[in-house]
Amino acid sequence: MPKNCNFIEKLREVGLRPTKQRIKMCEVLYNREKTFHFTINDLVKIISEKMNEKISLATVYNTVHAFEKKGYLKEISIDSHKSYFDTNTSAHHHFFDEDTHELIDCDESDIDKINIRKKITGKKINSVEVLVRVASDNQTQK
Amino acid sequence: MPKNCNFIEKLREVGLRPTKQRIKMCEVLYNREKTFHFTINDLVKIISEKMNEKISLATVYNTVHAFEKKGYLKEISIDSHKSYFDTNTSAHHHFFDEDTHELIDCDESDIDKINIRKKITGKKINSVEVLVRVASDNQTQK
DNA sequence: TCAATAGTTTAGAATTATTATAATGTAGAT
DNA sequence: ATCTACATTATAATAATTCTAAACTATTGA
Repeated sequence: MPKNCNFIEKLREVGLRPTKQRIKMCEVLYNREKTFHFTINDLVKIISEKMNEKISLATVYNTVHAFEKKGYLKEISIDSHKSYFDTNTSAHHHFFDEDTHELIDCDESDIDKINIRKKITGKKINSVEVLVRVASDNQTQK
Repeated sequence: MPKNCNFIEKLREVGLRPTKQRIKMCEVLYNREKTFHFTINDLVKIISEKMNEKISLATVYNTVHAFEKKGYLKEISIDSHKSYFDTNTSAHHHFFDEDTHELIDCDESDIDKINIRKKITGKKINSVEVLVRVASDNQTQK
Protein backbone atom coordinates (compact mmCIF):
# COMPACT_ATOMS: atom_id res chain seq x y z
CA MET A 1 0.00 0.00 0.00
CA PRO A 2 1.51 3.37 -0.93
CA LYS A 3 2.53 5.89 1.69
CA ASN A 4 -0.01 8.63 2.54
CA CYS A 5 -2.54 7.08 0.19
CA ASN A 6 -6.24 7.30 0.68
CA PHE A 7 -6.56 4.32 2.99
CA ILE A 8 -10.34 4.60 3.11
CA GLU A 9 -10.64 4.14 -0.66
CA LYS A 10 -7.89 1.52 -0.73
CA LEU A 11 -9.72 -0.58 1.86
CA ARG A 12 -13.04 -0.23 0.08
CA GLU A 13 -11.44 -1.28 -3.20
CA VAL A 14 -10.63 -4.73 -1.83
CA GLY A 15 -13.91 -5.09 0.01
CA LEU A 16 -12.77 -4.27 3.52
CA ARG A 17 -14.88 -1.77 5.36
CA PRO A 18 -12.83 1.24 6.38
CA THR A 19 -13.33 1.13 10.12
CA LYS A 20 -11.37 3.46 12.35
CA GLN A 21 -9.24 0.56 13.63
CA ARG A 22 -8.27 -0.47 10.10
CA ILE A 23 -7.48 3.08 9.05
CA LYS A 24 -5.31 3.59 12.12
CA MET A 25 -3.48 0.35 11.40
CA CYS A 26 -2.90 1.40 7.80
CA GLU A 27 -1.29 4.59 9.05
CA VAL A 28 0.98 2.69 11.41
CA LEU A 29 1.96 0.15 8.78
CA TYR A 30 2.18 2.14 5.57
CA ASN A 31 2.97 5.76 6.41
CA ARG A 32 6.68 5.05 6.50
CA GLU A 33 9.74 5.67 4.40
CA LYS A 34 11.00 2.11 4.45
CA THR A 35 9.16 -1.20 4.43
CA PHE A 36 8.23 -2.36 7.88
CA HIS A 37 8.91 -5.74 9.49
CA PHE A 38 7.05 -6.60 12.65
CA THR A 39 5.52 -9.21 14.89
CA ILE A 40 1.96 -8.88 16.17
CA ASN A 41 3.45 -8.05 19.53
CA ASP A 42 5.51 -5.19 18.07
CA LEU A 43 2.43 -3.82 16.38
CA VAL A 44 0.26 -3.96 19.47
CA LYS A 45 2.96 -2.11 21.40
CA ILE A 46 3.28 0.62 18.78
CA ILE A 47 -0.46 1.14 18.63
CA SER A 48 -0.90 1.35 22.37
CA GLU A 49 2.32 3.12 23.37
CA LYS A 50 3.31 5.37 20.47
CA MET A 51 -0.13 6.00 19.01
CA ASN A 52 -1.91 5.92 22.33
CA GLU A 53 -4.79 4.03 20.78
CA LYS A 54 -6.74 1.14 22.17
CA ILE A 55 -7.37 -1.59 19.60
CA SER A 56 -8.35 -5.02 20.86
CA LEU A 57 -5.74 -7.75 20.41
CA ALA A 58 -8.25 -9.84 18.47
CA THR A 59 -8.79 -6.97 16.05
CA VAL A 60 -5.07 -6.62 15.47
CA TYR A 61 -4.86 -10.31 14.61
CA ASN A 62 -7.99 -10.15 12.44
CA THR A 63 -6.81 -7.08 10.59
CA VAL A 64 -3.27 -8.32 9.99
CA HIS A 65 -4.69 -11.52 8.55
CA ALA A 66 -7.25 -9.63 6.48
CA PHE A 67 -4.47 -7.43 5.05
CA GLU A 68 -2.37 -10.50 4.38
CA LYS A 69 -5.23 -12.20 2.53
CA LYS A 70 -5.73 -9.10 0.40
CA GLY A 71 -2.02 -9.01 -0.45
CA TYR A 72 -1.07 -5.96 1.61
CA LEU A 73 1.13 -7.92 4.01
CA LYS A 74 3.38 -10.92 3.64
CA GLU A 75 4.27 -13.40 6.35
CA ILE A 76 7.95 -14.25 6.78
CA SER A 77 9.15 -17.42 8.53
CA ILE A 78 12.39 -17.00 10.38
CA ASP A 79 11.77 -18.08 13.86
CA SER A 80 9.31 -20.82 14.58
CA HIS A 81 8.22 -19.09 17.74
CA LYS A 82 7.01 -15.83 16.25
CA SER A 83 5.26 -14.69 13.10
CA TYR A 84 6.92 -11.84 11.28
CA PHE A 85 5.06 -9.75 8.74
CA ASP A 86 6.42 -7.50 6.03
CA THR A 87 4.79 -4.53 4.33
CA ASN A 88 6.89 -5.30 1.26
CA THR A 89 4.76 -7.94 -0.46
CA SER A 90 6.95 -8.44 -3.52
CA ALA A 91 9.14 -11.54 -3.83
CA HIS A 92 12.39 -10.59 -2.14
CA HIS A 93 15.04 -11.95 0.17
CA HIS A 94 16.01 -11.09 3.73
CA PHE A 95 18.85 -10.67 6.12
CA PHE A 96 18.06 -11.61 9.69
CA ASP A 97 20.17 -10.14 12.42
CA GLU A 98 20.46 -12.80 15.08
CA ASP A 99 21.65 -10.29 17.68
CA THR A 100 18.82 -7.79 17.39
CA HIS A 101 16.19 -10.10 15.82
CA GLU A 102 15.76 -7.51 13.12
CA LEU A 103 14.79 -8.28 9.54
CA ILE A 104 16.35 -6.37 6.66
CA ASP A 105 15.11 -6.45 3.07
CA CYS A 106 17.45 -7.38 0.25
CA ASP A 107 17.32 -5.38 -2.92
CA GLU A 108 16.99 -7.17 -6.22
CA SER A 109 20.66 -6.42 -6.84
CA ASP A 110 21.94 -7.87 -3.57
CA ILE A 111 21.55 -11.50 -4.54
CA ASP A 112 21.91 -13.07 -7.99
CA LYS A 113 18.93 -14.83 -9.51
CA ILE A 114 18.55 -18.29 -7.94
CA ASN A 115 18.60 -21.15 -10.39
CA ILE A 116 16.70 -24.24 -9.25
CA ARG A 117 17.74 -27.34 -11.20
CA LYS A 118 15.55 -29.81 -9.36
CA LYS A 119 12.04 -30.45 -10.65
CA ILE A 120 9.36 -32.15 -8.61
CA THR A 121 6.80 -33.84 -10.84
CA GLY A 122 3.29 -32.46 -10.57
CA LYS A 123 4.47 -29.56 -8.45
CA LYS A 124 5.05 -25.97 -9.41
CA ILE A 125 7.32 -23.53 -7.63
CA ASN A 126 5.37 -20.95 -5.66
CA SER A 127 8.29 -18.99 -4.27
CA VAL A 128 12.03 -19.07 -3.81
CA GLU A 129 13.31 -17.20 -0.81
CA VAL A 130 16.73 -16.75 0.65
CA LEU A 131 17.35 -16.02 4.29
CA VAL A 132 20.82 -14.79 5.22
CA ARG A 133 21.44 -15.02 8.95
CA VAL A 134 24.00 -12.56 10.22
CA ALA A 135 25.48 -11.81 13.62
CA SER A 136 28.11 -9.61 15.16
CA ASP A 137 31.64 -10.66 14.20
CA ASN A 138 33.23 -9.29 17.37
CA GLN A 139 34.36 -12.77 18.33
CA THR A 140 36.71 -12.99 15.37
CA GLN A 141 38.27 -9.56 15.91
CA LYS A 142 41.19 -8.48 18.07
CA MET B 1 24.81 -39.11 13.68
CA PRO B 2 25.62 -42.12 11.51
CA LYS B 3 23.16 -44.92 10.97
CA ASN B 4 23.49 -47.96 13.25
CA CYS B 5 26.29 -46.33 15.17
CA ASN B 6 27.00 -46.97 18.80
CA PHE B 7 24.56 -44.47 20.18
CA ILE B 8 25.65 -45.12 23.76
CA GLU B 9 29.21 -44.10 23.01
CA LYS B 10 28.13 -41.25 20.78
CA LEU B 11 25.99 -39.77 23.54
CA ARG B 12 28.73 -40.15 26.13
CA GLU B 13 31.20 -38.43 23.80
CA VAL B 14 29.24 -35.20 23.90
CA GLY B 15 28.46 -35.45 27.60
CA LEU B 16 24.89 -36.70 27.42
CA ARG B 17 24.10 -39.67 29.61
CA PRO B 18 22.92 -42.59 27.55
CA THR B 19 19.52 -43.11 29.11
CA LYS B 20 17.09 -45.57 27.57
CA GLN B 21 14.89 -42.70 26.35
CA ARG B 22 17.77 -41.04 24.52
CA ILE B 23 18.96 -44.29 22.96
CA LYS B 24 15.46 -45.08 21.74
CA MET B 25 15.17 -41.61 20.25
CA CYS B 26 18.53 -42.01 18.50
CA GLU B 27 17.24 -45.19 16.90
CA VAL B 28 14.07 -43.48 15.70
CA LEU B 29 15.95 -40.46 14.37
CA TYR B 30 19.14 -41.87 12.93
CA ASN B 31 18.55 -45.50 11.92
CA ARG B 32 17.20 -44.45 8.55
CA GLU B 33 18.29 -44.44 4.96
CA LYS B 34 17.42 -40.82 4.26
CA THR B 35 17.63 -37.74 6.44
CA PHE B 36 14.53 -37.23 8.51
CA HIS B 37 12.39 -34.11 8.81
CA PHE B 38 9.90 -33.95 11.62
CA THR B 39 7.95 -31.88 14.09
CA ILE B 40 7.88 -32.75 17.80
CA ASN B 41 4.36 -33.95 17.25
CA ASP B 42 5.44 -36.32 14.47
CA LEU B 43 8.16 -37.71 16.69
CA VAL B 44 5.90 -38.27 19.67
CA LYS B 45 3.45 -40.13 17.42
CA ILE B 46 6.15 -42.37 15.96
CA ILE B 47 7.53 -43.20 19.40
CA SER B 48 4.16 -44.04 20.87
CA GLU B 49 2.44 -45.63 17.87
CA LYS B 50 5.14 -47.30 15.78
CA MET B 51 7.65 -48.02 18.52
CA ASN B 52 5.05 -48.62 21.20
CA GLU B 53 7.17 -46.79 23.73
CA LYS B 54 6.11 -44.32 26.36
CA ILE B 55 8.41 -41.31 26.60
CA SER B 56 7.13 -38.23 28.36
CA LEU B 57 6.42 -35.24 26.15
CA ALA B 58 8.77 -33.11 28.25
CA THR B 59 11.57 -35.63 27.65
CA VAL B 60 11.00 -35.53 23.91
CA TYR B 61 11.30 -31.73 23.98
CA ASN B 62 14.34 -31.87 26.27
CA THR B 63 16.09 -34.48 24.18
CA VAL B 64 15.41 -32.84 20.83
CA HIS B 65 16.82 -29.59 22.19
CA ALA B 66 19.80 -31.38 23.75
CA PHE B 67 20.54 -33.04 20.39
CA GLU B 68 20.18 -29.71 18.63
CA LYS B 69 22.58 -28.02 21.05
CA LYS B 70 25.11 -30.78 20.46
CA GLY B 71 24.78 -30.40 16.70
CA TYR B 72 22.91 -33.61 15.96
CA LEU B 73 19.73 -31.86 14.86
CA LYS B 74 19.00 -28.63 13.05
CA GLU B 75 15.88 -26.52 13.36
CA ILE B 76 14.24 -25.39 10.13
CA SER B 77 11.86 -22.42 10.00
CA ILE B 78 9.12 -22.76 7.48
CA ASP B 79 5.92 -22.31 9.24
CA SER B 80 5.64 -20.00 12.18
CA HIS B 81 3.22 -22.32 13.89
CA LYS B 82 5.41 -25.42 14.10
CA SER B 83 9.08 -26.21 14.61
CA TYR B 84 10.59 -28.57 12.08
CA PHE B 85 13.82 -30.41 12.81
CA ASP B 86 16.22 -32.06 10.39
CA THR B 87 18.68 -34.88 11.02
CA ASN B 88 20.83 -33.43 8.23
CA THR B 89 22.78 -30.77 10.10
CA SER B 90 24.91 -29.59 7.20
CA ALA B 91 24.13 -26.28 5.47
CA HIS B 92 21.65 -27.16 2.75
CA HIS B 93 18.48 -25.93 1.11
CA HIS B 94 14.93 -27.21 1.18
CA PHE B 95 11.80 -27.69 -0.82
CA PHE B 96 8.60 -27.38 1.16
CA ASP B 97 5.51 -29.04 -0.21
CA GLU B 98 2.63 -26.77 0.75
CA ASP B 99 0.06 -29.50 0.04
CA THR B 100 1.52 -32.22 2.22
CA HIS B 101 3.59 -29.99 4.56
CA GLU B 102 6.57 -32.16 3.76
CA LEU B 103 10.17 -30.98 3.68
CA ILE B 104 12.58 -32.26 1.07
CA ASP B 105 16.35 -31.76 1.16
CA CYS B 106 18.12 -30.19 -1.77
CA ASP B 107 21.37 -31.69 -2.92
CA GLU B 108 24.37 -29.44 -3.38
CA SER B 109 23.85 -29.73 -7.12
CA ASP B 110 20.18 -28.70 -7.10
CA ILE B 111 20.83 -25.01 -6.55
CA ASP B 112 23.77 -22.92 -7.74
CA LYS B 113 25.99 -21.29 -5.16
CA ILE B 114 24.29 -18.14 -3.82
CA ASN B 115 26.30 -14.97 -4.20
CA ILE B 116 25.53 -12.30 -1.59
CA ARG B 117 26.72 -8.87 -2.71
CA LYS B 118 25.43 -6.93 0.26
CA LYS B 119 27.71 -6.46 3.26
CA ILE B 120 26.48 -5.37 6.67
CA THR B 121 29.21 -3.64 8.64
CA GLY B 122 30.23 -5.41 11.81
CA LYS B 123 28.19 -8.47 10.92
CA LYS B 124 29.29 -11.79 9.56
CA ILE B 125 27.15 -14.22 7.59
CA ASN B 126 26.22 -17.25 9.64
CA SER B 127 24.17 -19.07 7.05
CA VAL B 128 22.49 -18.67 3.69
CA GLU B 129 19.47 -20.84 3.17
CA VAL B 130 16.99 -21.14 0.37
CA LEU B 131 13.44 -22.32 0.82
CA VAL B 132 11.56 -23.30 -2.33
CA ARG B 133 7.83 -23.55 -1.73
CA VAL B 134 6.06 -25.90 -4.12
CA ALA B 135 2.47 -26.97 -4.57
CA SER B 136 0.39 -29.08 -6.92
CA ASP B 137 0.06 -27.50 -10.36
CA ASN B 138 -3.28 -29.17 -11.14
CA GLN B 139 -4.95 -25.79 -11.37
CA THR B 140 -2.96 -24.83 -14.45
CA GLN B 141 -3.55 -28.08 -16.31
CA LYS B 142 -6.34 -29.16 -18.63
C1' DT C 1 29.63 -53.50 45.71
C1' DC C 2 27.25 -49.70 47.16
C1' DA C 3 26.15 -45.29 48.54
C1' DA C 4 26.59 -40.39 47.14
C1' DT C 5 25.59 -37.12 43.73
C1' DA C 6 24.70 -34.93 39.73
C1' DG C 7 22.12 -35.31 35.81
C1' DT C 8 17.44 -37.13 33.92
C1' DT C 9 12.64 -38.22 33.54
C1' DT C 10 8.08 -37.40 34.57
C1' DA C 11 3.22 -35.61 35.23
C1' DG C 12 1.15 -31.85 35.50
C1' DA C 13 0.99 -26.78 36.02
C1' DA C 14 2.27 -22.47 33.83
C1' DT C 15 3.17 -19.64 29.95
C1' DT C 16 2.77 -17.77 25.38
C1' DA C 17 0.92 -17.11 20.89
C1' DT C 18 -3.04 -17.54 18.51
C1' DT C 19 -7.97 -18.49 17.40
C1' DA C 20 -12.91 -18.96 18.63
C1' DT C 21 -17.16 -17.18 20.73
C1' DA C 22 -20.91 -14.46 21.33
C1' DA C 23 -22.52 -10.04 22.58
C1' DT C 24 -22.30 -5.30 21.18
C1' DG C 25 -21.23 -1.79 17.79
C1' DT C 26 -21.01 0.43 13.16
C1' DA C 27 -20.66 1.23 7.90
C1' DG C 28 -23.29 1.32 3.92
C1' DA C 29 -27.54 0.55 1.51
C1' DT C 30 -32.48 1.41 1.36
C1' DA D 1 -33.63 6.80 10.11
C1' DT D 2 -33.54 1.91 9.88
C1' DC D 3 -31.86 -2.41 8.60
C1' DT D 4 -28.42 -5.77 7.88
C1' DA D 5 -24.17 -7.64 7.22
C1' DC D 6 -19.79 -7.10 8.64
C1' DA D 7 -16.50 -5.62 12.64
C1' DT D 8 -14.90 -5.07 17.18
C1' DT D 9 -14.42 -6.47 21.69
C1' DA D 10 -13.51 -8.98 26.09
C1' DT D 11 -13.00 -13.19 27.32
C1' DA D 12 -12.66 -18.17 26.89
C1' DA D 13 -10.49 -21.86 24.47
C1' DT D 14 -6.73 -24.14 22.21
C1' DA D 15 -2.08 -25.43 20.96
C1' DA D 16 2.75 -25.48 21.32
C1' DT D 17 6.20 -25.16 24.43
C1' DT D 18 8.54 -24.50 28.89
C1' DC D 19 8.72 -24.82 33.92
C1' DT D 20 8.53 -27.21 38.37
C1' DA D 21 9.57 -30.20 41.78
C1' DA D 22 9.47 -34.87 43.04
C1' DA D 23 11.05 -39.45 41.80
C1' DC D 24 14.53 -41.94 39.29
C1' DT D 25 19.10 -43.52 37.42
C1' DA D 26 23.90 -43.45 35.45
C1' DT D 27 28.30 -42.63 37.01
C1' DT D 28 31.98 -42.06 40.40
C1' DG D 29 34.85 -43.45 43.84
C1' DA D 30 35.20 -45.45 48.54
